[in-house]
Amino acid sequence: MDNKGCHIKIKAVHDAMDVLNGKWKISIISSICYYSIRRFSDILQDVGGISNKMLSKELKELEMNRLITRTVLDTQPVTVQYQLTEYGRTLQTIINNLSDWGIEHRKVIIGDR
Amino acid sequence: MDNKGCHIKIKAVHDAMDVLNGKWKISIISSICYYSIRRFSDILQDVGGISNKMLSKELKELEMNRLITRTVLDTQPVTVQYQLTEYGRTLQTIINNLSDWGIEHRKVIIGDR
DNA sequence: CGGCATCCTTCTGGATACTG
DNA sequence: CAGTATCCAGAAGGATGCCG
Repeated sequence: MDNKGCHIKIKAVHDAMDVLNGKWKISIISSICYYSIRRFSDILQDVGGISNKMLSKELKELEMNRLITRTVLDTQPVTVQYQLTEYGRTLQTIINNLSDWGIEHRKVIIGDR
Repeated sequence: MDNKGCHIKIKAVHDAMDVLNGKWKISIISSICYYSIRRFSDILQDVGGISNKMLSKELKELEMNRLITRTVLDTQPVTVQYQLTEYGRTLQTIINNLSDWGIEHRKVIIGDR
């Protein structure tokens, strides 16, 4: 690949990571992605270790970037559902790749010991 | 997908992100990935905004995770080259996907304005 | 050139309590 | 249930200088 092509691609990766930054964002997306529709407290469970404050903040950012939608159901008490937008679903390939890689990576780590 | 399958995949994504955490790690990998072989100061340029302290630290972590190798050439002054290991190259698919997504994402952002 | 050491500021994010 | 508010410790990370 020529020099210019490299830089364009590196920049593109950087652009992608701008949206997906943060310790938890990709895990959150994968939770919503795999369940298709997911509630706040469920995501809190799925993504082990995250605090409600952080989850709230990161969900808000994902919503602002139009990767997910937030739906409030008029129940008592309130229920809130999160789903990927059509745009958010364009991330599915990446999520699947990461998941596959994570599974292999775990084998490597265990094999190391 | 059943409940258990979801959790395994979400966990796997989390495992992958454990290695790829940090604001810069994926950009650094993509720089080395696209150039095949790359020097410290070059990566510093490729990844806009990173400080040498951070780059040094993150490279060390990537090396510890056996994703890259560090080679010191006996020149004056010293030259150091970084390359992906065979294992690191298993990330190429993900990098390419992120790059493609980043290019599309940029179009979306620009289209928004 | 490729770092490491130091200082210092900003940001991250946990714990806890509270609200509609 | 799904957050918000506050407090606060610790980590992240920039700037600068030094070194082989």
